[in-house]
Amino acid sequence: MASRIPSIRRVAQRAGVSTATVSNVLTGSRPVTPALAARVQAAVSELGYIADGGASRLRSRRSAVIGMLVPDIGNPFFANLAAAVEVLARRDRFDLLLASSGEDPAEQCDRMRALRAWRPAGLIVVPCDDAMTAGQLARDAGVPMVAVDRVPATGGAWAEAWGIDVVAVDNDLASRQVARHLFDLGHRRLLVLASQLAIGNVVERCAGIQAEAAARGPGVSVEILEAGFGLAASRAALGRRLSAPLLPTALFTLNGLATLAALEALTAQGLAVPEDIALVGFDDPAWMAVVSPPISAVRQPLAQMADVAWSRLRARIAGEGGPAQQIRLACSFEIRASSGPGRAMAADVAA
Amino acid sequence: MASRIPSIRRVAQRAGVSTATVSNVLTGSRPVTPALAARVQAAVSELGYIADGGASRLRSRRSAVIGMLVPDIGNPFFANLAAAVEVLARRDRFDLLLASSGEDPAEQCDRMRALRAWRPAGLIVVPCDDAMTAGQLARDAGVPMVAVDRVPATGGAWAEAWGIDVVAVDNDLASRQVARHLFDLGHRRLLVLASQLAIGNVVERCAGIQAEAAARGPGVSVEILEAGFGLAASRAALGRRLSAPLLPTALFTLNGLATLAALEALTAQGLAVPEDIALVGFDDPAWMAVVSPPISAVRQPLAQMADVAWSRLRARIAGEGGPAQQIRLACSFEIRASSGPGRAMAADVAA
DNA sequence: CTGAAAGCGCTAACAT
DNA sequence: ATGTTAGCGCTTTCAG
Repeated sequence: MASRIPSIRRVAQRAGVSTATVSNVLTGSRPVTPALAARVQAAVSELGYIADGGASRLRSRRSAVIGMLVPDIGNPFFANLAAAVEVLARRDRFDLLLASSGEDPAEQCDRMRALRAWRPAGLIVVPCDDAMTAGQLARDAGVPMVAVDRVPATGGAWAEAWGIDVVAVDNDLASRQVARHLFDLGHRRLLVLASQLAIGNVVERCAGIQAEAAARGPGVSVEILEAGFGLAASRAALGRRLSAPLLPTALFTLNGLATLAALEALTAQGLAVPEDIALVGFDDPAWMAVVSPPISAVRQPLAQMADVAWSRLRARIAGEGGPAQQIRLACSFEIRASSGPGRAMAADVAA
Repeated sequence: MASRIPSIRRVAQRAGVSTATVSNVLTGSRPVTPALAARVQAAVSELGYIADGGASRLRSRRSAVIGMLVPDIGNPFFANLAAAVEVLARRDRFDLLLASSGEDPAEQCDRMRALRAWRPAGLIVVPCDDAMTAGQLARDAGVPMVAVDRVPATGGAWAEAWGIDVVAVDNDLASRQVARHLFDLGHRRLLVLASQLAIGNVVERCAGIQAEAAARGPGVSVEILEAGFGLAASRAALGRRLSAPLLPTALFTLNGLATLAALEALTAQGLAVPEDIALVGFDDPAWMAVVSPPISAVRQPLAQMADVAWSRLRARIAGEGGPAQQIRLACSFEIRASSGPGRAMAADVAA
């Protein structure tokens, strides 16, 4: 069967002009007499013609698509980041091709290949781990890339070595602020629920907490629980820890899913927030502010992250890049009712 | 500058074979001598060659991309639906091109055009309204399409008129079940918080509630509040209603965002759940089960929806479609602590 | 089993 | 200002 999708040739025939004229009317790359342009427009809308973006890119050598790779599109943080980037990209006439790696380095490579097969003008990537640096990234030379949120533990190496811009929050500072808040409230035993220490920003968050603890001297203790990804895994790990003796008086969950898992585990153990244990989360989805008790949380500047990432990428696409930068944005700390002095702590002070 | 991205020609030169042979090795469309195949593979990995998907599609007339359009990728329901579809599509070697319309019909048309410019093998669309039917959809002939979740109020017309498969939940039944539950608990004044009555499934949900109310006779009342999209709008509308006399004893929010808004508004008014007012939500994001009180909710069979939608689309792409179907899936109703008899209700019975 | 050559839909040179 | 032609990277005839 002949394809039902009209080509530029059919439009040209119907309008009685050449394909070049049709192209010129549609892209505006060269002036066309109003009368002809009108005939072309008429033919276009009669046929419902939409130019083939792939063919267009092939010939013009200009790509109008941005590839974006995130660890998990089901995670509200990444979903909202993608949504924000999409709006910005569309504004500049770029489509967004979105893929998720499922927090799996192997999948990440696979998706990266799939993304690159589309010859995007640029890439925005939230790496799922640091392993990405080695084989995969080096090959991406030729396509501008911005890494967001997850920063490799190797620090600014990416920016320097491969000319990749990095946009992230100041994890160290934000976490330190949370630790300070909790210690100031009188908490002495802080439990940190982390996903995986292989992730750069998790390391940074832990470092910030440890630094504050160190500044407080031997009176305070920090315990880090590495629970992996997934709700069930986090809940189980935390449940085990909360069944053991010497309960912490405060809990700091290092991502949105961990906070959810913590709420489940705490309820299961019959522990009240903040009376038995104070809770602070990194990431601040909307529901945290409306539940009881409202949960104290570190809010990442999502819109700003998207904005900066897109600005950098667009500049690089335009060839104006300059040297690669590592940009750090500040988080805000929303203090709510879930972090309070608590009763367990008072007893602790007496002991 | 010569493009840094290697073409099939460079691979062929390096391996000392023709481009046709490289293609045959990579796609497996025709057998190649092992020795040559090995040389090709070596050249491919040395150059980091990834075939240009656009050029490939252009020549082969086979597309390996699926377009998906949702109202709002920031909404966890759609994000998870997209994530589920992506996994299924990848399994069958299709990439997913995702776009969101921002609940705006004009944007929806725009995104639809952008999607079609990619010449996708098929489309999965969650329409943001019924207006889509008229101009936009009719033109999509030639590309298989499955509509998900939002069903036009015109009923099965889509399936019949344009050969578009429709996958949705049984909104009427699920809502009726919720209404029955609340009336059985003794509630007599039910307030329903809806986004927009222009949306088919909202109409269906309301109809289910009304049907159950009608079956109960004049003793029960149902009041429908149309608040539009967005957290702020819903919260404001509900806040106004809750400031007026004759408070409802039960509230049924028709989507996840509305539930969030309800929690905010109820807290602001100092109303306790479920003592002052019972709450049930349509949609069941993870957090609803772990907050206090846990919120009763209608859970949509997300994985199954993705599964059925993909199966239908894949069948159509393969040309095995058969007549278009309208498939309805059953929801489950998770009864939790937020829906109880309450104290306001007891007073009401006495009156 | 492999290579040469044509052509997918489009746009950029080159003509007019 | 418009038409003609060539060719983007790839796959698919068609020869051999």
